[in-house]
Amino acid sequence: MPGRRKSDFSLRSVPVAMMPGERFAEFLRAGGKRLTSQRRWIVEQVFSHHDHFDADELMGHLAELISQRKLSRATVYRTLNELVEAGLLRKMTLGGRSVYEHEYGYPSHDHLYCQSCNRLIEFHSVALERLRDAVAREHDFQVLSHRMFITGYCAICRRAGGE
Amino acid sequence: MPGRRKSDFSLRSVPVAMMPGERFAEFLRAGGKRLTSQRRWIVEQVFSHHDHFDADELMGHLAELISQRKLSRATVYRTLNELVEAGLLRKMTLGGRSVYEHEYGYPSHDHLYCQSCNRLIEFHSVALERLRDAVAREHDFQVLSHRMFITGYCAICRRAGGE
DNA sequence: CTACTTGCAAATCATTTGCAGATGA
DNA sequence: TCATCTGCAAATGATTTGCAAGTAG
Repeated sequence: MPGRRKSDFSLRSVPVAMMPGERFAEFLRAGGKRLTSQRRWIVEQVFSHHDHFDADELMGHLAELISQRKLSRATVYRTLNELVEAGLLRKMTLGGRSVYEHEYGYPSHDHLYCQSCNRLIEFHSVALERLRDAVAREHDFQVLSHRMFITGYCAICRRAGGE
Repeated sequence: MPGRRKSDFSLRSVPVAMMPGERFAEFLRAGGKRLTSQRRWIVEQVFSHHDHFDADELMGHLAELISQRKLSRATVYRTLNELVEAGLLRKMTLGGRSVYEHEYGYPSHDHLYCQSCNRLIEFHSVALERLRDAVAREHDFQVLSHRMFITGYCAICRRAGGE
């Protein structure tokens, strides 16, 4: 049963019917938008590995194309927004800048943020989701999504001493 | 917010040794900073009632002083930062802008955010804190703080139909 | 063809900062 | 006194947008 809706939080891994690139192409087609090489380069880079990144880091990986003037800063920002609209990326704000991560094809999760090394560590907790729903029920609140963010020091930095 | 369980109710107010104003004066003194009338006006306005606000809303309340040029935009921003440093206010980011709320003299809590009316509803859950600590322990992570943010539709907007 | 896209540069927007005059301790 | 403030205006920095030229369908 492919093609799950994005409000499904219950699975450790999410089966997907299409690769991110196809899925994006579909999104564009549906909106009368075009599949350009710029958009293709960006999607390819973004989904080449799973981690958190901001616009600048992404542009760092695309530096070649940018310096050749085949891709511009503006287009990167525009495409990032489209990827979020398309449900392929999730955007969060961390220290003033926007940070993105894969949303499509990955299970939902929350984060531990190490204040020392700035690492984001993912975790998933069914109990947290249950708790969220219980709180929402108590307030007659209809949940669309949630975000749990725990700040502190990660195992590595703790061992590295101090702080 | 009446009508809650005892366990929650007992945490609704936190006894403090000083009023926010005194506490801020203390903070300033300790840092060799001065208690000016501008800082006094801002603290007084900020703690005159408990709610969430951003820099612009605050300046709306201080419009009189600002138009008389006894207080400037820059000073409001500078003082807001000092209040956060002093531990009197907590800052969060919501839709690109900074939103503040009382931290001193107020129990810790998390938020339900209504996407329709933009209201922030506070809640406190001991179970959430326990869960947070359990997750952290599992990752050998030292917790400093956390933030849980649930997005959706509040009771009022749900009743009012649709979006 | 031609409507959607792009690169470029200029524009935003909230927030910050440099400076010279003002002021609290 | 005099180091710390303040208002002002200009500077930031990330992100967005207007526009004329480029290009997918």
